[in-house]
Amino acid sequence: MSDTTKVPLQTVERLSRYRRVLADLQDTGIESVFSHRLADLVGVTPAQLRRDLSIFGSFGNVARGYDVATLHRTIGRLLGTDQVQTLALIGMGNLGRTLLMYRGFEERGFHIGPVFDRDREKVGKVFAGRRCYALEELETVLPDFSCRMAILACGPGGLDALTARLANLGVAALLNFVPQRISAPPGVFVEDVDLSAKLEKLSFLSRR
Amino acid sequence: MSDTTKVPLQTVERLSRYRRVLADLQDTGIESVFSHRLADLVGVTPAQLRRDLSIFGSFGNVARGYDVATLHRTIGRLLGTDQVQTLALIGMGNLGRTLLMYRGFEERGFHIGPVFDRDREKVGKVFAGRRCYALEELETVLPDFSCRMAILACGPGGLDALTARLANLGVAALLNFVPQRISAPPGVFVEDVDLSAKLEKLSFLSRR
DNA sequence: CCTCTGCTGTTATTGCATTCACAGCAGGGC
DNA sequence: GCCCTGCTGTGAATGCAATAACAGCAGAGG
Repeated sequence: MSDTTKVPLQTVERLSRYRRVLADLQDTGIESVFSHRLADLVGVTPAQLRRDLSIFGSFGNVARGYDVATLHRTIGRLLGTDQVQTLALIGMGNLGRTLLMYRGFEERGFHIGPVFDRDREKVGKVFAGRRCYALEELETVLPDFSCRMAILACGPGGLDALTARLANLGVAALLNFVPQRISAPPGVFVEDVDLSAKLEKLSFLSRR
Repeated sequence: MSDTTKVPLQTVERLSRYRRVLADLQDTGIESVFSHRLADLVGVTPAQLRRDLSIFGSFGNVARGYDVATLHRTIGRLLGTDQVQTLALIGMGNLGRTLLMYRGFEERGFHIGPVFDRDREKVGKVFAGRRCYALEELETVLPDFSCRMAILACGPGGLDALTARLANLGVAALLNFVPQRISAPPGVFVEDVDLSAKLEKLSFLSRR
């Protein structure tokens, strides 16, 4: 069953893909699906799909396969996206503003609450209906939103101090766009997004 | 040595990180570095760093460690970023325009050449100095730029047909922002960027 | 009621990536 | 010249994830 930290990391990543496909199936009115079909739509092997799910329990039925609605809801609960989560966004540059306008987050249960910037010029301005706070206000503003996660879309200056302050305020997960290694405080999870690195990987692979 | 497909995928991803740290070291005037120090800066174990490099050859010196400039240049050659590569960008929405303005790509040797959009309203407009072409012009415009890679920042409609056309024009690698499985033509490499999935992963991990 | 089908959940096996451990050696100290 | 230090490169061992294989069973068909 869903015992503690015994879940493979890559299984977690695949859960998102399962959930997305299940949502599509649900929209098209399909009520149940076999592992073969679902795995095919997601792009994994049936064995892997069944193995991934079996880590958390037995959801399938020999005769009908998996109930689409139930499995969709179950994975949502596992991921913690069954209720809306509020994120803090640090950095209102091009990237930050684009993320703020991205509708995909809301669709998946992620709501961007308070936004911050270091630049005095941006503080006080309104972006997509949100007033931009100064970084100094972090301690006074953030508790009102009870954010468990934050997006880092700011410059590289003083990153370690910033992450330490966020950790102190109860932020346990960071989506990091800054191309720099973060020394995360214990208990804080970091996911890096490095587009240049992805391009370099593609460059390497496509060159042989 | 740099034999064919015997390179672990995750080693390729780490090469980018090595290169970035080496660039920083070079900027600060450091000429040589030991595996311990370099690994520490990158955030991996010394053994892993040495193992990764040993796949491609012997670059270190027992007494001085690794020559920063040489190793930086060497990794650049391995990744294929020692010369500028031109990318095509499909989709001029919020995301596409942000990517176009992102300076990090140019710094790493990636130049965005032609940009396209399906929307008639965007065609002909100029974004960051580039005139936006219609998707129908792909076959006539793309050959002038000889792009080996493309960025997909468009909507999900007709993706498979689009990738097939790109493959026909010699595009061998795709950076895909569309949250949908791509059935890549043989020989075409795809890297997916799925921010919602990353958030869901963080949600799962931080909820434990 | 019995057999036959084919799907799930799970165990066994394989493969891959990381870590460990050390041979071998270049240079420094004396 | 000779020993000593501590680093690199790499074979061996370990750990983790993907694949293969199968036990068990719910339902269909007769």
